[in-house]
Amino acid sequence: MKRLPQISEAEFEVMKVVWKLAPINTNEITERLERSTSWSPKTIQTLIKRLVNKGALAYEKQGRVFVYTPLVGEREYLDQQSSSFLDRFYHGDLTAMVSSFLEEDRLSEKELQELRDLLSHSAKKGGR
Amino acid sequence: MKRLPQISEAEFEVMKVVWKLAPINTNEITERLERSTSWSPKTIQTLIKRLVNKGALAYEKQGRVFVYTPLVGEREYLDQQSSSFLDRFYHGDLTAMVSSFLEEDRLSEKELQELRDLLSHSAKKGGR
DNA sequence: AAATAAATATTACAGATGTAGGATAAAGGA
DNA sequence: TCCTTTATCCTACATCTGTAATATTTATTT
Repeated sequence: MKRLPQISEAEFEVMKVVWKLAPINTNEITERLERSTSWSPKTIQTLIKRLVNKGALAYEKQGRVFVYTPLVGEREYLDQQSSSFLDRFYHGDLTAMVSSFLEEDRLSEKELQELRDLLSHSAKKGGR
Repeated sequence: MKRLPQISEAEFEVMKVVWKLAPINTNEITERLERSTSWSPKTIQTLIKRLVNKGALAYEKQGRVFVYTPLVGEREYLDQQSSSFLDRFYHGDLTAMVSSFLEEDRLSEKELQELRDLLSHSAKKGGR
């Protein structure tokens, strides 16, 4: 399994846009992020550049414009972050995390039920 | 709810020692961390100092020595980190995280069973 | 009280991150 | 072809982190 690049929090916002809309160019990314953040286009440009340097994004020139695609999969990244979070705070044990949430009454009855359903339906493989 | 100070990864290692052993002095913290890390005592001292500056630790002089206690609760910190992780990656939804783990077959049959038990036993309050 | 030993405090420095501004290159229009 | 526009590249700078080294203070032992 390849080593994923280190993606900062601000950079992650850029990645989310690219994951959703790739192939996408600088202006489109900028436009999107200006809606959801208060960053200047310059800042966004810097973040994109850093992601390219880090190997998280690839680009292709189209005339004067650069069009980006992700080199790091969203799923892959999410999984890696989840593992690292669980390792750091719950000895890598998801059950411990859920248990902790239960103890603290941080789950509504509705969520509890959702979880139960989820787990019972996953009897064992069998997809569809 | 008060704002918790920002605690870095290395600082977190120090916090874990203090949470477990407080009240505890510099030498004891250092001794502990030298077992589990490869940091020099100077480095550990710096981390402790920063935690004091950030308001994560309090100290009391005992002769020439400082004895530390946490100002941030372990539980409190863990909860805050969990929330912030879930918000960032799963729209704040623990169920979504569990669901994601299921889809990716990241849970053993044993873990699945543990989770089911956990959830069924938590019928509603009742602790004892 | 002076010297010594042991703690704490101050300083250092590189890399990552947030947050841009200014410089440059290249595409398109006059 | 030359100028203008606009996209990309380089530079900047403060703060946070990792990782210490050096300096200063203070307790303890002669």
